[in-house]
Amino acid sequence: MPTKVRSDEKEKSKQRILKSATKLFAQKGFDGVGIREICKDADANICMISYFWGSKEGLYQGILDDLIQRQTEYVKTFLNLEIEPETLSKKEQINLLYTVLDNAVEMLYGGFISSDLMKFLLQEQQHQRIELNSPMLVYLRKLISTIFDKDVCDKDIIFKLVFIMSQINSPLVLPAFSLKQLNQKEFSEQDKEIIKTNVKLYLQALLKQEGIDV
Amino acid sequence: MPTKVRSDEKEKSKQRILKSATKLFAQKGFDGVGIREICKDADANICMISYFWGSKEGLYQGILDDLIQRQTEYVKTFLNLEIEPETLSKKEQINLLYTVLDNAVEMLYGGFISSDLMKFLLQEQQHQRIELNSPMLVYLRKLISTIFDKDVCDKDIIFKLVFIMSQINSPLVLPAFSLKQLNQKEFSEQDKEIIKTNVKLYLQALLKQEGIDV
DNA sequence: TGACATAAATCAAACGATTGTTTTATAATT
DNA sequence: AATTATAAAACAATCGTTTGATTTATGTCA
Repeated sequence: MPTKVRSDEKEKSKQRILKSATKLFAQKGFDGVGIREICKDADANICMISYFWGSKEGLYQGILDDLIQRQTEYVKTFLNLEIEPETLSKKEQINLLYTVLDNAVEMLYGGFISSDLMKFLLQEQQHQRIELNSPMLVYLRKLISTIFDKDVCDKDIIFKLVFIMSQINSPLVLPAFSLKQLNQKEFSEQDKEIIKTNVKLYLQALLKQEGIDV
Repeated sequence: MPTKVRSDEKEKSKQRILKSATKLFAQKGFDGVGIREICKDADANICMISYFWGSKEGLYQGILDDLIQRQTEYVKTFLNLEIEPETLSKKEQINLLYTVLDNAVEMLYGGFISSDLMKFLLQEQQHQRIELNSPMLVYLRKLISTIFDKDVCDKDIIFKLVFIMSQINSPLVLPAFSLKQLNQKEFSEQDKEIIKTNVKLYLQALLKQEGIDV
């Protein structure tokens, strides 16, 4: 049976490794960091990765699992994705869309999911090692297709989803254009508001173009 | 003195390696591909990389040099970045902005620069191994700051630049949301038009918000 | 309570495989 | 014959992983 004090220490060092790994993976990519560097940063022995997760690939999965859990938790707390968009009025649908997107910004920039974690995830998605089909994204797609009265697989809907999500992700994905240029280490409350306002501006333009009242 | 026939063969195999390397770097990242894999794909011996570029890092620079050259060439042919935005009327400034952005789309999706190359570049920029300060981007920033009558280092200008560029890049950077979902291998003429139209829609919304006439 | 046994957590060292690079030898063109 | 392009093999360094030994906290029995 595991002891109490040592078990706490174990958990702490496990979290330290997760944190260091996420940071370094985000900075240099999965293949760009060795486990020695990770463990040095986390002040742990290299064997701990095998001990905890079996392998470096396992650590990778561990990080992903952590993200999925956090996101699920966030959605459960702040959103209700059970609502069928079709049962709402157009105005309600649009307000719901604003709410979901506001929450997406909050999730990414509000500290609920670390920037490192999100950067890592978007990177990995680009390498097609993983597929990003989070419940929130799936719901967004359905919601947008309902509002614009088109099929979810319609080219227009997919592009709209890409354009909208890119506006939310881009300050995170293109740090050379944003954080670095802004001479900041992280995003502020003010930055969050800029992103939220911008998404709304873009959405309103979209709606107006399609002749949908707001 | 170098012979003629063999020299041609040499150049061909050099180009084959560049092409394979670009493709694989874009797919798996710089550290995710070994030179053996690259040379196998390019049907060349591994020593050729040292022979041509000195090292794997040198090959990387070779690819970057290739990009810079292509972009410079494109800009020279299709754009005139010598025009001082301040000397133009507001309407001319805005039309110029549309032209530059249309050309950016054309450059990225029109085959002038391969998608692989651009994906690789955006990736590397994220890893902060390189800085993306192309003449076109620098000019865009100046143009936007002139139109919105703000300093180029203003937070608003930087965010606007990020939001605009992300709309152009995003279908390339988030393939899981676009190409794959569209069941396409590459982007069509129609896709280009969608992207161009979308950028214009967004810009018009931006201008209207700031009370600038169009 | 104090000595011992047990199991878990951590360490340093070494493993074979793979990395980028270099060397040496061969083939081909002028 | 001379030079250049290609091939195969070997190089040291680093990779992720495993091993065996050591430290540490807890439970048990005298």
